[in-house]
Amino acid sequence: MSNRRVRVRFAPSPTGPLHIGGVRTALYNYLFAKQQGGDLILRIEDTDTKRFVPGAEDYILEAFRWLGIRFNEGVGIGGSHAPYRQSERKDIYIMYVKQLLDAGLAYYAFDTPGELEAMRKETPNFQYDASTRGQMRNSLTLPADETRRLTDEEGASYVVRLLVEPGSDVVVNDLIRGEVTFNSSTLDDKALFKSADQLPTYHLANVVDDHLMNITHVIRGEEWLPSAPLHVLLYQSLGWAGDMPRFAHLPLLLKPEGSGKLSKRDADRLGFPVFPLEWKDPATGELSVGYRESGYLPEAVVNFLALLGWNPGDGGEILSADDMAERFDLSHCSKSGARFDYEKGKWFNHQYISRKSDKDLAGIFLPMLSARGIEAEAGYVEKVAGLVKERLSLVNEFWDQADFFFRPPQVYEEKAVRKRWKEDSAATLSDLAEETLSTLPDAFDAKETEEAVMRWIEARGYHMGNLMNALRLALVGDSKGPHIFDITETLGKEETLRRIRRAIDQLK
RNA sequence: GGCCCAUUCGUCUAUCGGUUAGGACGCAAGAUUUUCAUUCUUGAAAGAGGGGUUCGAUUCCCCUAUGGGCUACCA
Repeated sequence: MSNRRVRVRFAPSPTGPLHIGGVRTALYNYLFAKQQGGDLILRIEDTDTKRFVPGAEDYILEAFRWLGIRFNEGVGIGGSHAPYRQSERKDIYIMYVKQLLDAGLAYYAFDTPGELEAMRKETPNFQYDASTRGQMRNSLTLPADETRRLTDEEGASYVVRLLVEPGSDVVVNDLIRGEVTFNSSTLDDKALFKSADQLPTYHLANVVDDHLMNITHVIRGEEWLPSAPLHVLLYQSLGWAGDMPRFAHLPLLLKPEGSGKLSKRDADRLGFPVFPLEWKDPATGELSVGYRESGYLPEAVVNFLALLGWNPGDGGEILSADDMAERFDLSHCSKSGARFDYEKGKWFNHQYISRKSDKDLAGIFLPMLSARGIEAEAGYVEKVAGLVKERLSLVNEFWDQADFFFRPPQVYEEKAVRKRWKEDSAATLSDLAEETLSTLPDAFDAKETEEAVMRWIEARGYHMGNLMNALRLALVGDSKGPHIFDITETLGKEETLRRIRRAIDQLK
């Protein structure tokens, strides 16, 4: 098993939008595969017909496309181990259920849900296991012909359970946690095959598929650790113990405050997304916000998420997927749950926006502008992007920070006016426009303009701060924005003069 | 209740027996700036508690406490 090509999988259930915790699990699988030069497989675990949500699978595919997490095989891609949707693999599971039954390692159980519920109510700590299976209705307690009658009858209703032998230690060797030992007496005879929809449960399907798909490492959330010994037992029962995959159980993502794991409700309450993409619930019509729509860059989301539970150990924080894959190490993943810190996520995004090229940013801003009915030149937007990018945490803040580059001030902010518009502002600005700005060359170069204006202010003896602040107010409408002469250059001579005259006119 | 996992600044974390316990986010102060941000500098801030093992424990072991997960014919 040591020389097998590394193959890992991410296996979501199409029960709704992909949760950010799931994204992180997928990401760790991706980084690990990338580092090992192995394969990443996308398998859809749709064995719960009751919880199936239409559209969820497409959502998952699109989310990974946006995030840049690429799969080598699976749903939406294809591959030599198809089908990758568990609902399309029924016959395979049935074959292995039969194998277990024939070997006496599993048995039929005919107890109805009602009977089981009653047992759980009556018996404290009831568990379907060696201590109780003798009192239940199953192929172990019923005569053979009765069992045959029940399984062969029309519309037969039964589950198949794994026969767990009590009294032995089951060791799960975990790449993150080391050896975790469970006593088989504490395990129950888990249902492997459901009567309700004639499909296997997660436990059986997962083991069968991982084996058949040659999975070498199972990297999944910590919520699976308690059922890991059951999976080990299944590998043994199916005769696959020799090439059982290695396990790695990742710590969970916790609420930013309070207790419990991160949920959609926290997101709503605290005002941040827990889904990569916006999602509209097809049943209720309820809309959930996504990172993409909130103004995040996928690289930032990936970077931030990766560092929640893992770090390269050298203090490096801003890391590309390649950087991370190069240094990724499961044994250096933390063992405890990580609280989700949205503020830090925003900081990551800010870093990524600042480092992105003006051209790439313009590509993002252009559609945002046209959504507002503004058709700007790409070169112009690029220039603006360069001036404002360090001021953004989210790309959605662009309009807020740069609207004045695309239209004259709609209002002159009252607070700014009170503070920045002095008695003589109209007069001095008028002088500035007529005596200096209008005499400058049309190129209106920022540096030249600045020098000319400085000389002129000195010669005239005006108060620089007052004049500059008033000028900013005239151009921007508020006390904000980049360096003032970068603004004048970008707006151009004509527009700059127009705005000055307009402000004088409106503010007196 | 049972089983399992975990526990270093408010948060994410480094440390793999010997450190003034380091970094980052956030926070505070200062600097820069003609605005607001950015940026830069500085600062406050941590080994859950108790036992061991050891010359020496944040680090190894045990107990307790606390937090988390699982306990379905859901994944």
